[in-house]
Amino acid sequence: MKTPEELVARFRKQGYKVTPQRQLIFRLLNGNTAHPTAETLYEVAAQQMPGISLRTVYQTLSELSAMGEVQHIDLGSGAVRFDPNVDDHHHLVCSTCGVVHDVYVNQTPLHFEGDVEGFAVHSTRIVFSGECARCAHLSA
Amino acid sequence: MKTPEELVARFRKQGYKVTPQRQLIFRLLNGNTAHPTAETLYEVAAQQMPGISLRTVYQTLSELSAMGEVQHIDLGSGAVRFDPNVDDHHHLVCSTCGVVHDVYVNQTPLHFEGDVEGFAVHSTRIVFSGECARCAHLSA
DNA sequence: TGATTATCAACAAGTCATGCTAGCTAACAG
DNA sequence: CTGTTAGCTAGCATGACTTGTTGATAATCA
Repeated sequence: MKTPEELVARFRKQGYKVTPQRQLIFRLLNGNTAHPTAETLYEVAAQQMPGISLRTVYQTLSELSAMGEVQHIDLGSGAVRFDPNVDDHHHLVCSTCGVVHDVYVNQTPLHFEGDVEGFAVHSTRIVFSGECARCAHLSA
Repeated sequence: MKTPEELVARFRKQGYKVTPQRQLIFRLLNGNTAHPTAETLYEVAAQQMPGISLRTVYQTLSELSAMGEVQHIDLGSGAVRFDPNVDDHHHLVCSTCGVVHDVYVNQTPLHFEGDVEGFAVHSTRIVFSGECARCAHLSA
């Protein structure tokens, strides 16, 4: 994701207004590795800006996602998560605590076998599930 | 997935009753490569057994899923899909028509890099997205 | 300043999935 | 064959997540 300053410029250029709410969300996402949901991002935002609405958070996230500045990740765990890391990367999810980490896989493109002729692959998403070190330690 | 006959035996052994509704669902899933949602499976079932309820379809699919006879697949496209193929396989999804194919990847386990120490990977899910031959042909 | 757009609040809707009730029916054990 | 039990259906409700709408207010930016 671009820096908050770059996003401000980009929003202005596209005719979007640069409001304090949007700027707050830019800052909260910048360097954020927590893969927040709209809801959790809203909770943090509301602490810094009481009165901000969940609707606005959803709205701004949609805009950022449409602009390709954040990645939309659906891990099948209910809510969609947002990732400011838009590199070509994949995810590691702890089944116990739900924490999500970004990981990089070098073996791509992957080869596969199956009854599929002429399919043009545009993207590959890989999700590794398991137990993180912290959870393994706590349950031991 | 086991054959309908084997499932009947398994259900009986577990104290579940073998009803015509359940047997119908067993048959509809047997060898099914369409990755149906509960809803689409219900539609087909209702043609053969008018009066069957969507609730019963969901219920039976949950039972089969809990018994490990079908795989629960969430492609982030709304509804959960069910796959009677319980081998270690992955999915190829056409972004245009939504068709899902089973594929096998030989390069597993995959290696990844990232800021993750001591994570124990239990499973890997890979989803390839792109355009199937039919859609490529239609749009050309 | 003035036009446009964003925001907020409140409410609604939609999708997917599941829970609950009540009454009827059917499966299975003995 | 019969009683017990489980499953089925219909209908209604709930819950999570997300988006749409409306109308009033406020802020942005040219």
